[in-house]
This record gives sequence, C-alpha cells and structure tokens, in this order.
Amino acid sequence: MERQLPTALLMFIASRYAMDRIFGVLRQAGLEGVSDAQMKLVMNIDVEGTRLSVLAERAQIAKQTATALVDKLEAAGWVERVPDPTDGRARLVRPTSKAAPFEPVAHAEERAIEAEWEAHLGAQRMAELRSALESLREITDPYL
Amino acid sequence: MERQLPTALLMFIASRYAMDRIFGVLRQAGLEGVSDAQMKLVMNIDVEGTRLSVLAERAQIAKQTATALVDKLEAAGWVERVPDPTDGRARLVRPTSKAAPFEPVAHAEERAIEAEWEAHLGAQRMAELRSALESLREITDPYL
DNA sequence: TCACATAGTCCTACGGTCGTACTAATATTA
DNA sequence: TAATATTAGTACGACCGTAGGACTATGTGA
Repeated sequence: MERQLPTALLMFIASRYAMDRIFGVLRQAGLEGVSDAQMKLVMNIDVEGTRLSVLAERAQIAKQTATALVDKLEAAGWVERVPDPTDGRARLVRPTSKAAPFEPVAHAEERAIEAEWEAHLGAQRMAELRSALESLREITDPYL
Repeated sequence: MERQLPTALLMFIASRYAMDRIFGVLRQAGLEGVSDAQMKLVMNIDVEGTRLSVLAERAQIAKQTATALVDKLEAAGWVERVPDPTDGRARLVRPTSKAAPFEPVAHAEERAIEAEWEAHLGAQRMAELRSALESLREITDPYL
C-alpha cells in the first residue's frame, strides 16, 4: 500500500516526467550540450525576444544566474542578444535561426504527452484537471 | 490575455509554490542553513530510516550527490547514519531528535496549503484534482 | 540639473551534480 | 567451498548553477 502523497508532490512528479521527456527528445533531435537549467530558461523566451531580467523573474533565479546561462547559450549559438529599441539599458534575448527547428519538436512532444494523459484519464477528467490547475494558478503563480 | 500554458507547467507552478512555502516556514521555525536540495532529500526519509541509494532514486539524483548532501546534513546534526541490520553493506539515514520537531511543522503547512486550495476550488473539484493526479502518477512516476 | 531607479554585467565564493574509480559486503554459481 | 559477479556506499575531481556585492550605463522625475 502506498502512502498518501501530498497533492503538490503528485504535481511535481508529473511535471518532472513531462520535462524529462521534452528535454530528452530535444537532445535526441540534436540539442546537445544544453543543460536542463539552460533549457528551462529558453522555454521562457518569447519569439520576439525577452529581457534578461524578465527571464530571471519567470524562472525564479537571480539576474546574475540568468546572465551566466545566457552567456553559455549565446556562446553555443542558440540565442543572441539584441538591443531593446524601447530602452537603451535593456537587451532582448532572442532564439537564433539555429534554435528555431527545435521549437516545433518541443511543442510536438508537449502535445503528445497531453494526448497520452488525456487517453489515460479520459477527455472529461483531463479537462477538469486543466481547469483546476488554471484556477490554482491564480493563487500560486508569483507573476500573475 | 494569457497564453495557454501546458498542463505540466501549471503543475510545476503550483508545486513550486507549495515547496517554497513549506521550506519557508521550516526556516522560520529554526531550520536554518539547510538548502533546498537538502530539504528535498530529507522529505524522502522514512521515520525508521532510509538507505542512501533509495533516497537518491526517489530524488532522482546520483548516489554521490546524495552522499554529499547527507554528509552536510549529518555534520549539521539533522540526520545520522546507522547500520542496516539486514545488510552489512548498507546504512540507514535517519532523522535525529534535533530534526524531529520540524516534521509536524512541515505537515501542518502542507495541510494548510491543501486546505487553501480546497477553499479556492471547492471540495468536489479538489477531490477530482487529487484523483486525476494520482491516476497520472501511474504513468509518470519512475518508482511505481 | 541632480538625485534616484533600473538593466545588465563582472567578480567571487560556494553548493550541487555526476563520471570514474574504488572498498567492503553480499549473492551467485561452479 | 571457492571463484565470480553484484550491490551499497564512498573518495576524488571537474564542472555547472547560484547568488551577494559592487559597478557601469541608461532612463526617470522633481
């Protein structure tokens, strides 16, 4: 008999599974040398580019940490820093054309996982799960 | 309008929130000098003690990493290593009496979070959420 | 103008992580 | 029983992630 796990831990288990799978297919697709921390940061970049401080906030890490991660990603050619036209102090971190092919790969795996979960739970329970999680986000997401 | 976040990311957000809160109250209660990584490891220790390799597997880290974390926890007096009576090679990692008072603190906060979530969602949706997560665990938990 | 806030970086220190290699104890099998 | 393989845990070393403090450059507002 299994002990009753906290709801938050159950969420953690499932989310870790999904991230491991997505990072796995990205590496198989050729994204080698990119660490998990770097991937998590990249996931927060918008297509038009995102400021470093915003990335740091979204990933819940210090600006210095984000700087270090972006340094490595930039050296490897996955992202580039361009001036922010709206603020001379800021720069936008943007994925390069070298990184572009991996975005659909990540999204496809993401959809595949959701499809498997829906197949396991049924459409109705999956929809309720999503709805409940979105509702919980209102009281748990620090950027909302 | 917010972009549609993946289900797994929604889970990650909520679970991170819960962990941050639990670790926060533990530190306020006097658990200082214990890092997040150390806390995550301690959370996996059973009351009667747990083998290091089991801890490593549960936390999804290498044995050497677990050794290093337990070393620090032991040096600080939070856990102790005792021989495993059933296997001369193994040792059981066990919380010390110094650590005991913090267990109820963690559980109380855990219950408080779940109560808040239930208040936000309603009893029925919360129950459905738990049920769906437990079901997903069957296909996402590497130790099940 | 001048004080202040903000974006990002540099330097430095430390903790977490794991590959490789090892010892000690147990399990297996000839 | 003796030889072999497996397993639990550790030691060492290299690297990454992380953040505190201090700094430069730019923007903001009285």
